[in-house]
Amino acid sequence: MPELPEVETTRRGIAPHCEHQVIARVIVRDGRLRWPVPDNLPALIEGATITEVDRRAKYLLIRVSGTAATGTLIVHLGMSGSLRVITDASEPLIHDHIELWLQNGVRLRFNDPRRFGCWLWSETPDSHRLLASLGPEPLAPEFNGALLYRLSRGKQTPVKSFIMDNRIVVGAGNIYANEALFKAGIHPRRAAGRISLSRYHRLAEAIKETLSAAILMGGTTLRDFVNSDGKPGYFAQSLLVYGRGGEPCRECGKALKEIRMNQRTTVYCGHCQR
DNA sequence: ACAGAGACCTGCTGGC
DNA sequence: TGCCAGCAGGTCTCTG
Repeated sequence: MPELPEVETTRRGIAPHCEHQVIARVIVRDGRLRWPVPDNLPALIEGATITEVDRRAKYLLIRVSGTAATGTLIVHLGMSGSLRVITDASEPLIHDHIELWLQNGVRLRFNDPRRFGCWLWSETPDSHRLLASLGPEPLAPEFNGALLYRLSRGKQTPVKSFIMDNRIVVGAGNIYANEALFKAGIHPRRAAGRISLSRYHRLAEAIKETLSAAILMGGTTLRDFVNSDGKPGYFAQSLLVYGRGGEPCRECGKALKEIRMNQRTTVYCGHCQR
């Protein structure tokens, strides 16, 4: 379930429990994630202090400062990962791959059935290959319609692929790309280079609105999630098109269409989106 | 340089 | 009831 709002919700949930805490113990039960978890990770960060939990795109950046090393844990939740705060001593379950035990008794527990996530270590994260060429954050002022317009000139690629490209803007995952295109009234297959500036203004606003609304709703489930367990479904009720193929468009009532683009389910209204 | 497909994994659902 | 194909919120990497 990790799209950008989920990752931000996770960041806000774990930060107060981890920041300024000493890492007492690191347990890697299964380090076979998207890339292998570094073997020396426990040696590097045990005894060190977590100074801050940041986010860039869908990466959580856990800043660590210690005598052995000072650097950043680059954590991605992949398709199925979750990071939870455990305050009791409950036994780990299947797919609980990594745990950080903090000196305040809290355990940070990483679960990821599909193992598409990652835990990497970098002392120079700004220039790390995963982070170096990312586009702007969608909620930052520098992301706007003018930017989309400028970067899209001459591009034949469908606008949905264009806004899901992390070099253009980060955080527009499949769900939110579908939602934002519907809100902006733009057909997902339209060539990115053939969309006007004013329509890109609408699209940029739609991306910002959709993501910030979801972050707000994620915030409401923060408590559940901290106490473990945390399964939302919270934003699902307000989805306009995603998961609603064949059902009536909330604007015009015509049946929503469902197609595959780049192996991803794409839902749109053939009447409202041009 | 670009666009699209393949790859990485496990778990769940729906159709036969 | 049981089995299997197909699909799932991501994104790097390869191919043409």
